[in-house]
Amino acid sequence: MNDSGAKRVVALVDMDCFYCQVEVQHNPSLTGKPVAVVQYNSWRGGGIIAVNYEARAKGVNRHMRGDDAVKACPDLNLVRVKELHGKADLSKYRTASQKVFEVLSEFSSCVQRASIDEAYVDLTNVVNHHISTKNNVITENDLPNTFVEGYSDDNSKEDKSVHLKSWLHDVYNNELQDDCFLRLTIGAMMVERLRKSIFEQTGFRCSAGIANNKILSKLACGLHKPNQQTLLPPSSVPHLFETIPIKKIKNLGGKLGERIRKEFNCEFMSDLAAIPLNDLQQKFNDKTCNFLHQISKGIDNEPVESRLIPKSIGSCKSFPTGLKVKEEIKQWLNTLMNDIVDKLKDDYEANKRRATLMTVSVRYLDKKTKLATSQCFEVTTYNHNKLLDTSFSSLCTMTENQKSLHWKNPISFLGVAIGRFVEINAKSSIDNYFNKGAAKEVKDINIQLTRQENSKTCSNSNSESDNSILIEQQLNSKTSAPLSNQSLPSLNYSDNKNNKTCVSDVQNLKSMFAKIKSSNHSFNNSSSTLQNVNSKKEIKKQYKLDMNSFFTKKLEIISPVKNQVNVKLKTVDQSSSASSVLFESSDEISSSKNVLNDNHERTSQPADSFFSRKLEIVSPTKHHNIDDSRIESVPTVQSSITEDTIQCAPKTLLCERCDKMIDIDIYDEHIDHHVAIELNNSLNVTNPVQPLNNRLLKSKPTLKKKNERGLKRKQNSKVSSSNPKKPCTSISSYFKPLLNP
DNA sequence: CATGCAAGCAAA
DNA sequence: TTTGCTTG
Repeated sequence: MNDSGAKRVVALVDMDCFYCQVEVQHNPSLTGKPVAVVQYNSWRGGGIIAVNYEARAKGVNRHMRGDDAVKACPDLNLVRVKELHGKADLSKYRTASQKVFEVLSEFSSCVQRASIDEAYVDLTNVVNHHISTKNNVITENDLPNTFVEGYSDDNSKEDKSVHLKSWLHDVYNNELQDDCFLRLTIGAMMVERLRKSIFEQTGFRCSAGIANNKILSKLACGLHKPNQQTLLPPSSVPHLFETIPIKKIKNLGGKLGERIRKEFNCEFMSDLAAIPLNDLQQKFNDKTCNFLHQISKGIDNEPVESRLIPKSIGSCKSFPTGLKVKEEIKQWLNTLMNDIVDKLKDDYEANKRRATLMTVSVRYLDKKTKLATSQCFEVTTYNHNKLLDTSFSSLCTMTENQKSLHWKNPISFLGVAIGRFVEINAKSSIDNYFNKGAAKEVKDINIQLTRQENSKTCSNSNSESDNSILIEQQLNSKTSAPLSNQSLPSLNYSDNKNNKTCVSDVQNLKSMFAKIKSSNHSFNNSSSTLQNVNSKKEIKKQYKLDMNSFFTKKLEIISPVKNQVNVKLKTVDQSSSASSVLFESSDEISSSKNVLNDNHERTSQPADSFFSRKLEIVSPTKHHNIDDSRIESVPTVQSSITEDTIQCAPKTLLCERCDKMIDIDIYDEHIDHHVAIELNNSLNVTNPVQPLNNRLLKSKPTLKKKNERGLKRKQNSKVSSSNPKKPCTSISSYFKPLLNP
């Protein structure tokens, strides 16, 4: 579809100073008063993230600090955003926003979330349907809050009425316009209803723009605010563009817009429209030229995607003064991860999907390395500790000064984002999800041992059987058929009725791992990732080979079928199975709690330590209250090689598990010994994530998908939900025992 | 010390 | 895959 034929009807709905509205709704005594929302008010009154119109009238703007705003407007009501995990908690606004989007969805099946308070709505189909089935006579009474750009230049009411009449006259009498005007007008009428409906159902007011495409609707929306809407007919665009600065157009508000302004010495969109295509081509690539040329004429073919939920979920924090101390960095990463896991839980419940990619970003204070660097990883679990573990290792790799207690370059920014979601529906449980992934991967091993705690069924059991155990082991060879639950030789020890695991089965597993323990293969845990990069790679490589051969052998013991093994103890009902396997959280959290509660020395002792004090401020919530003892319980963040050992005794390494100095020549075996014992004790082993760029095996699906993506972009067609699902290709590069000290 | 945080997209 | 840009 393009703009020359049947034109679309696109609306952009923008909530007016949304955070303020939400706050006023929560505290109605603020109604009609100047309100601003701030986050973190400790430094100069905090940063303002929203200002209502009453406060704007008194000179408050978003770039002020809280203190300045109060100076400008002494009766300003500053609302501070609740904090969670030491970060501003915007979940209140997210929830409110979802309600708004639900209302939008009643009007069109094609609604695109553009931000927390903005959405595009493609009304083309609804309008067309209206035209073919309903009365098409629109009067000014149908458009009480509508301005038509080019017709209503003034805000006075009489004038507005006059100009609406003038517009409607054109709608029905200007034959040159085919039905484009009519369709936009019907669209505007629908948006009037839509906005009314939003107000009635949520209590929030919004503004809107109605035009033939996204960029114009967005531009139009800003022309009359708040609580109003603007129709921008294409015929009014050339005149309007004479007064619209280039930087006001979406995508031209930054460097590109500035470059255009300088290169061509032009200020307004009409100037841009006057530049010959040839001249543009001297300066910009084809794609940019095309975009600029089109948009200068008001043409924009970007489709409205049908998507109401975010494609990625992240958490980040800046540190203007810089973080230098390793423990502190670890703490903040922990905090971010808590934040993310919470969001992921909500997302999982709401959207029945799970993320498969995590990106860790860091920026340094020092200006030379101003740019953020990032690494991404395959994600196979939402378990906090495991994600934290991997992200911290990644951070260490990126900084390459992991050996010291103090980072060489203070960190000014930390961020973690999770995305590349895949759907989980009832038929495709997590089990299948893992199976599919394994099926695609050659010679891949995926082992997941998860201790689960089911409070309902376990309340009257002893602690041993409280921990139901779910084990999945998958081993594929090149020739193996795709795995499915049905085809797998599986040992199912579960008792559906009681949902209870026999102790004897646990014993069986223990003995199984006792066998593993007795192997003389080298078990490098991921502390190896904290060694220097080269040796890390070597070790991983070596280890991977070992593991492959090892399991090929050992699995024969477990199952008569070589290639496919699925051992499962305990049946959990599908839904709870999915989420608990994903998060593995209840057990993790409770075990962390136990660490804290059972060790009073530890909990009371660090009261004077910097970190525990900090955490009291940062994370009042109990299950997020992680002091340094919690950090110590995180398995692989810990380096086997401390700064001291490196500097003082390069030929020995400190084994942090027993605090002994171990000769480097026998270090692997020593660790092996610990690992085996811990395996046997904990029965808690996973391989949550692995740096993609370190993967030894490149999976074909990855490459294929890349190409498909490129194609999709070129075709400018729908994405996201229709994307081929990339199965989770879980690769064990290393074996991570989870320590429960 | 000082907008901060969140998210999407596309070039490199 | 990583980085940069853009927006709200």
